[in-house]
Amino acid sequence: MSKLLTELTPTQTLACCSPLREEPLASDQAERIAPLLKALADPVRLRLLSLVASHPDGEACVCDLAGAFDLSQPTISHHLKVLHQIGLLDRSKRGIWVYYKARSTALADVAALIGGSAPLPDTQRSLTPGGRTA
Amino acid sequence: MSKLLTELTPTQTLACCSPLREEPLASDQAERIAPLLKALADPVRLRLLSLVASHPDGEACVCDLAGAFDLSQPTISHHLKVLHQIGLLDRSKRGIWVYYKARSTALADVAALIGGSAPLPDTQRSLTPGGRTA
DNA sequence: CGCAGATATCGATGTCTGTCAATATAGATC
DNA sequence: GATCTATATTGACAGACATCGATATCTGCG
Repeated sequence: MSKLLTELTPTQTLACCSPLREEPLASDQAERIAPLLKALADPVRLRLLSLVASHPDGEACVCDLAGAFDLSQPTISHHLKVLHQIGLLDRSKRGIWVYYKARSTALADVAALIGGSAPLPDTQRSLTPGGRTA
Repeated sequence: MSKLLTELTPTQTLACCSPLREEPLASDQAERIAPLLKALADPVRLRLLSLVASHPDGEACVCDLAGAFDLSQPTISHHLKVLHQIGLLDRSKRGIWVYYKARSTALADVAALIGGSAPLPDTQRSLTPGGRTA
């Protein structure tokens, strides 16, 4: 997990980009955003995300998710990891169970980038990577 | 709107789906939408789409696009084909040149699916994982 | 401690995808 | 028709990815 702090994560990059149709996307921005869309671009992960996000509190236990698929448990675990690592799902362990929670900010930012409706006001946008300036 | 799912293209499927966090995405819907996101989930295609969409009239000639990349002409042609076939770009040939035009409805539908139209719920707006209150 | 259940990691495998060089097609011009 | 330019298609190949079975890790319980 040794990542340079000076680099923006995919979700952080999103927050600072203009919508696709407003101005040409810079090369490095595209490189950072594409993995986020790639994480979304799988039918299983789309359903997982939707299942989690449409749960009460936007949160669901893995044990509730796995049953909805005809896939092995490691495969579900793998997909959840992908969504978590890219910043689309938060993970919290309580007792035996693991709960994933949809990060609606990230989803809203993706939508804003693609559709350009810009639902987030500027004050809500955090550009500071990891170490912040108080 | 009440066509059979088996007859819908990816972009048509989009138009009839609830946002991800409203209700669980059906399996067949996910299977149809994923390819669309997959088409978007490439840095080169993101930039191509952005370049086209941000052009005047949302339209651009291939000859204007290719120069922006350090890639071979067949590769650019391939990516444009992917975007066209999935329904994100319209194609028209005029004389020697080929123009691609962004289909903004398709992009808007993708955005609606991902972000939904509802406002962001409550507290979950901070991008920084660490600090916060308490 | 030892067991059982929930979830994650590992290693292997078959499939998909981005890229290129070579070539083909189409339109314009001579 | 010959030729030049713009774009598309083909075939090949390396790397990425989804999936699985086996196994490891973690946690609560008796």
